[in-house]
Amino acid sequence: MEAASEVATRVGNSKGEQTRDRILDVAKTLILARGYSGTSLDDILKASGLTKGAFFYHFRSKNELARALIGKTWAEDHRFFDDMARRAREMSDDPLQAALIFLRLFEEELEANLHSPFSCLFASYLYESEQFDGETRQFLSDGLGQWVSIYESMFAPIFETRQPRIRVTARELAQTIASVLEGGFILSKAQGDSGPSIATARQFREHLKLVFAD
Amino acid sequence: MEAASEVATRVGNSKGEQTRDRILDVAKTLILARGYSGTSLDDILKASGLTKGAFFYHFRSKNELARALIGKTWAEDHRFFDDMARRAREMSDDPLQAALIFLRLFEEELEANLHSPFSCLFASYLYESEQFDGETRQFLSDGLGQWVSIYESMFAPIFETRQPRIRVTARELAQTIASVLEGGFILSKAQGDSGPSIATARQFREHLKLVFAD
DNA sequence: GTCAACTTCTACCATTCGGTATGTTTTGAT
DNA sequence: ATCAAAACATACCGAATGGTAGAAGTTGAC
Repeated sequence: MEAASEVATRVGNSKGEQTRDRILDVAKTLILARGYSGTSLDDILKASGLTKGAFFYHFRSKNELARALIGKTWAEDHRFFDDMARRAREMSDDPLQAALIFLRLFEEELEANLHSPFSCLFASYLYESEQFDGETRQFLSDGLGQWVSIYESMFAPIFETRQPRIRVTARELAQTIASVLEGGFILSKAQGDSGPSIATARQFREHLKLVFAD
Repeated sequence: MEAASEVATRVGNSKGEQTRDRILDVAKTLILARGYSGTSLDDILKASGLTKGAFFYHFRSKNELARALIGKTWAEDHRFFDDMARRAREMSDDPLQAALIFLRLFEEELEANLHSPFSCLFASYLYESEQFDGETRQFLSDGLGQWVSIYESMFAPIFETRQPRIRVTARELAQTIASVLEGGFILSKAQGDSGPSIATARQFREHLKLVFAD
């Protein structure tokens, strides 16, 4: 509410779009703490100070909210990733160094957001995937798959100039960093502390160094 | 039902205990696919061919079912782990080799259970933790924490005879393997394939080798 | 066979759920 | 100022939810 007015969002910043975003934001917070099925519409509306009329004006059903939310989250995370990857590439032309810098930037973000929920909406959805329609379920598979592919395209160039000390592919490295981050969130959630997320991310960075050490 | 009669369970194999276990088993399967809130009592009873009367005779509430289920799961997983760790230690006196063998045994289990759900009930609960009472929530924190400690005690002896090539503690290694497994489950769930779980587990084993390579 | 404890079923309840119908307010272009 | 579209509120609905009460069936010891 306070910062939203300053930001010149691309398309449509009308009153309606604002409350739609508000619903999505509130829903995300609640869902990450209570799960999708565990979050009722009344919960969302009570937390956002709205009513049923407002909700069903912006969303056809609760399931459509779920779809919109995972889509928005994916887009946001993607922008976040692209920005960091770009910054990393600007700092070094060497693919290995760029990847290491990227990982370091990621750690810094984890360290900065000490109070964040440390959650992944994809993981949240996947652990109750039968709640969603086919379209959303497909998006879950594709979305995480694309994440792995994105990491893969970050690691692949390294193999052109160096050879790993162990038998490993760029895709396997990509799967591992994705797993490490997902798992780190879970450990941090359990412990109520960002420590595990940071420690495991750093651990993977060291792993990457070891794999491609001279 | 078929195998249960052969197994001489420790305490109480009366009719009541059997249906209680049945409820727990059915509930676990459903919860891992639909989430806790997304699984109604009627779902569980329909799938197990029982009725409300039977359920509330064995459990005081749905929340108590959740508590009993996570407790039972923890005990089962713990036995599973202990058995594999013991087998690994029998194969080698060297702590590093024993750990590597353990990890390999784990991979073999993943490869064998190609059709299993690849899920962790702890992770499932944690992504809707607000649904549970304080006692269960505490168990979630402690349970995962203990897992990390168990892995830590497996890695700690390695440090007595070798020194790592990177700056890392036994606890950090423990957190990393826990994260890798948790994250691997999520990737496998998304992809509907055990591949990621296996690949990332193998990756950690290679990591351990690299860290303590001569 | 009897009886008491154990185990399960049936019928019901209050509340909450997602969703609808319709009314009221707000907005912005003219 | 006017008016239509956009945005939101109110009141309600049928179904599903977790849970309760008490009857009915089962079991095994005596």
